[in-house]
Amino acid sequence: MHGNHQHAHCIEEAITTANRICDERGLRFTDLRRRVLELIWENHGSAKAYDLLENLGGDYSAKPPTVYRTLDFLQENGLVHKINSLNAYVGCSHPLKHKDCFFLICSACNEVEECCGSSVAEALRSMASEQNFRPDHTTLEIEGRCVDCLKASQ
Amino acid sequence: MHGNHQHAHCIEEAITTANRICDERGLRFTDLRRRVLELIWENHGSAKAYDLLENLGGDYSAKPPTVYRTLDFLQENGLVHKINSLNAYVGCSHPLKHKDCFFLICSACNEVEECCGSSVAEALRSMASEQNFRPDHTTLEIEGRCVDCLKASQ
DNA sequence: TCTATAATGTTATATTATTACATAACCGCA
DNA sequence: TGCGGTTATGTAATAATATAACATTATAGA
Ligand SMILES: [Zn+2]
Ligand SMILES: [Zn+2]
Ligand SMILES: [Zn+2]
Ligand SMILES: [Zn+2]
Repeated sequence: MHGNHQHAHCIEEAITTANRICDERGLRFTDLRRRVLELIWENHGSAKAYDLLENLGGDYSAKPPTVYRTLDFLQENGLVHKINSLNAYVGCSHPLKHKDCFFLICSACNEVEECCGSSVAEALRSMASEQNFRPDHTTLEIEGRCVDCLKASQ
Repeated sequence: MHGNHQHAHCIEEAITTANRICDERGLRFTDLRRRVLELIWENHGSAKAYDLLENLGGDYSAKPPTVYRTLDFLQENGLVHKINSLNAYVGCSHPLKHKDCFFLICSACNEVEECCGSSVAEALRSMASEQNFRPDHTTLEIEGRCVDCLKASQ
């Protein structure tokens, strides 16, 4: 992300995928929803609801419920995740193969990386089963420094 | 917790430990701080800041900064944790041996159990090192049903 | 076209948290 | 004991985040 990547691709792919998902599920990927998703994807950081609100200029004289409803829709359909420790929202990096995700949040560059599955999920599963706890939803957000920022600070 | 436990013990122990910790560290465990910690420990659920505020009746004509400052102090000293997914606060169940904790939150009875260490922490550590990410702080909050509520619903 | 439903607009308000500055309590020391 | 710096608390205002309730508009089918 830090590096030289063509971020327009990321946005475009996110929008295309969202469009396809909505089509498949008989949902409407409206202008507003597309626009909000684009704004969230403007970079690989997280977006705050009221910043989205501000940036929905032009045709959209948006007010809070507009944005929060749109965020709800996007979250319900796995296109966006809320980062509770930041009160902010990120685009889902792989809305199709979705399972046991967690987030690495760099406090230096503010990028958020969504990670999946693997041994962490397994450890969580077995911990829960030992405790006889039935998990419905897991919030796992790890704040620290990403590899690029660590390198840069050396 | 659900069961027949003498909850007064929990409160008392939490206060005693907090007192000791503050003593050892040259910190002042004031009336206000003690009172807020007691309120947080009134049960094994989580407490909202504005509920604490309301319940600080009597001598305390508390206003938001009073409570938030007190919560900050308690958090900084490991006596209380914030549950980000609930915007609420829980008493730390083991402020002395603190390391890699996470929370099991029952959506039926609202109790929050603080768990520690073990294989989950190990999995997180090795994941982070694979990703070359240096974690500073981890938010791990698992919402679901506790064993007692599962039994009760059968 | 008509109608039911889904989406968005609008106003108001609830909830959560912080800033900035004033006052009071406490502690070490003359 | 009284002084002076530091820490803690009080107070007023406001910022930041989120929802409730109801009105209007757009859409998809019959
Ligand atoms: Zn995702
Ligand atoms: Zn970074
Ligand atoms: Zn703890
Ligand atoms: Zn329970």
